[in-house]
Order: sequence, then C-alpha cells, then structure tokens
Amino acid sequence: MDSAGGYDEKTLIHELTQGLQMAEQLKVNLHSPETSEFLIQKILSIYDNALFVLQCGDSAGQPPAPALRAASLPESSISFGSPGSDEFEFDQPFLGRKGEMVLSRKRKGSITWEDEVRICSDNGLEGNTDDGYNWRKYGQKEIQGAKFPRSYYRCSYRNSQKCFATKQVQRKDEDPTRFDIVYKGKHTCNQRASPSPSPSPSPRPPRSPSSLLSPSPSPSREKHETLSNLRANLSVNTTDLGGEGGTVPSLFSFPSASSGVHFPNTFDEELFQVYSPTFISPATSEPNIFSEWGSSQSLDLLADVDADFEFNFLF
DNA sequence: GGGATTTGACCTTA
DNA sequence: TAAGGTCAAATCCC
Repeated sequence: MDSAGGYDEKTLIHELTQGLQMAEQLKVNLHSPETSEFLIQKILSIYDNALFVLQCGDSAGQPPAPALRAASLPESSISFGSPGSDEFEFDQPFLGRKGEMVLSRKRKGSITWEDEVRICSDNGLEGNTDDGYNWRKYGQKEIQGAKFPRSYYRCSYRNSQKCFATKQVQRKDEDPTRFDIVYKGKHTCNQRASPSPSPSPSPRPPRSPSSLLSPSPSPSREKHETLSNLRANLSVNTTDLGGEGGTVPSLFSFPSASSGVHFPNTFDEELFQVYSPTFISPATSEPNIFSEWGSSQSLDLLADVDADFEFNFLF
C-alpha cells in the first residue's frame, strides 16, 4: 500500500533532496553540455513539482497531472546491454522498486525501459495502457509468482514498417490498478511522427472488459482523447521506487557512480542524442507521451554500460 | 473477409 | 530443466 498521500511531506523532502543531488551532479558534469542540459531539466522538473505539491497539497491522493510539468524521461529503469544488436533482448536482473533483487531470466543485451503505470478504474480507462503507439498483442503468459499473466505486444507496424518495438504489460500483484510496462526496442515506424490519421491496420477498441491488458489502438483523434484522459488519470508511482530498500533512487541509479552521475564516454552522447528529441524536446505535434509520465521520472541505468552503444532510437 | 486477439505449443536462455 | 518469450492456428469481431 502506498503512502496514503503519495506526495506527502516525506515525498516532498525526497523530491527536494533529489533536486539537491541533481544540482551537485550538475556541478560535476558542467563539462558535458548534454549532461548539463539533462540535469537542468531534471532539476527544474523536481522543483516544479515540489512547488506544485506545496501549492496544491494532496487533495486527490495522487500526484498532480504531470502533463505540463517539465518532464523529460520516462519513469523507468532503462537497461543498456550489449551493443549493435537490433534484436530486442532483455535486460539484466535488476533491483526492484523495493530494493529487492528481481530475479529474472531475461536475456542480456539491448535496451529496455520499464514503466509503472497506474490506471484508474473509475473512468472506463482501466487497462488502457495506450501510450500513443499502436500495439498488437501477440502473446500472453502466466508468470511464475505473478498473480496476473503478462501480455506481450509488438508494434502494429512490425511488418509494414519493420518496426520491431515490443512491450510487455504486467498487472501488479499488489495493486491491480497498476501495470508494469516494459518497453523493448525502438520504434522505427512513423505512427507518432506524422499527425495524419493512422494508416492501416485500422484500430479497434478492446473487444471485452477481459482485455484489460490490451491497450486499445485507436484512431489519432480518439487517441488524442484517450491521451487526454490518461493525462488526467494516469499517474506514475514513484513512492516505492527505492523507498524501503533505498537502493533504487527515484532519479538516477548508476551502478558504479558513487556520488555524481557518471556517463561512460560513449554513453552520455548516445543517450542524449537519442533520447533528447523524444524525452526532452516536445518537438512533435503528437503529444509526447513520455512527457506526460510525471514529474519524478527516473532513469535508472542498471545494466552493463561498459560497452559502446550503437543504438539508434527513433520514436 | 480482413484484422486483432486468444492460447497452446515450441523455442531460447540461464 | 524450468521459465520466459514467441509463434501460429483457431477464433472472434467489425
């Protein structure tokens, strides 16, 4: 159970502490323009949220809708693995949100980033984890130790545009209103780049309430509405990120970084070149879904970052 | 009829 | 060898 407030005093202190840490990291990383820019974005975001919390309190028991907040990166952990592969493999075992080691049989290599999405069930959006992309479900699997099955989705444009992005959606055991969404691979399709109506395949709504894990693809207009609804009802849980164990800070987590953010030489450039257009710059006409994911997004770089990266992210 | 979902079987990896 | 991930035939829905 989350802290009832979500954004209580403790959280506020945590936010401010994070901001302080980010400022320190900024001081260390002034030589890197990209890193500096990123850290500035994060600091602004953190303090923006802190102010918002102070101003608005916690009337709804949930963080404020983050859509307009300075956001840059998805609430998530991102795992980087071996380079040069366009296959979307899996991340490393990682520390869970409560600090426990998540044992998984995931494959090494490639990039994943994980999001925890809370879906409110009182507005008909339950199970709608639409993130602006069109996904096609290709599998569902019972996962050991998990109460709910995991659903597997791939980009609807896998064939037509050779877009090999995939995602996994897992309803959380402890809170069925929340979903862990693990994105794998990159979108090479144009479905978010162009605001024109969605090309075939024509989307359709979920066929039944049982498809709670099926994000319903929708036409762009409906998608906008859906996103608007999500914006108002989607929250990203950050309260238990590193909460109890404290080993997974809600902002940065670098395995080898003791005090400051340290980007491997090839990493920071790749990261920012790749992510900036998507996560930081609201350049696209489509709503930047990642910018809606809240104020306290984290970017956890958890896996092997000792290799050169050749990834090209095209969202 | 075409496209999406379901689901059991098969494949891959640790 | 077990578990996670993917395939593909069957089924459903518009």
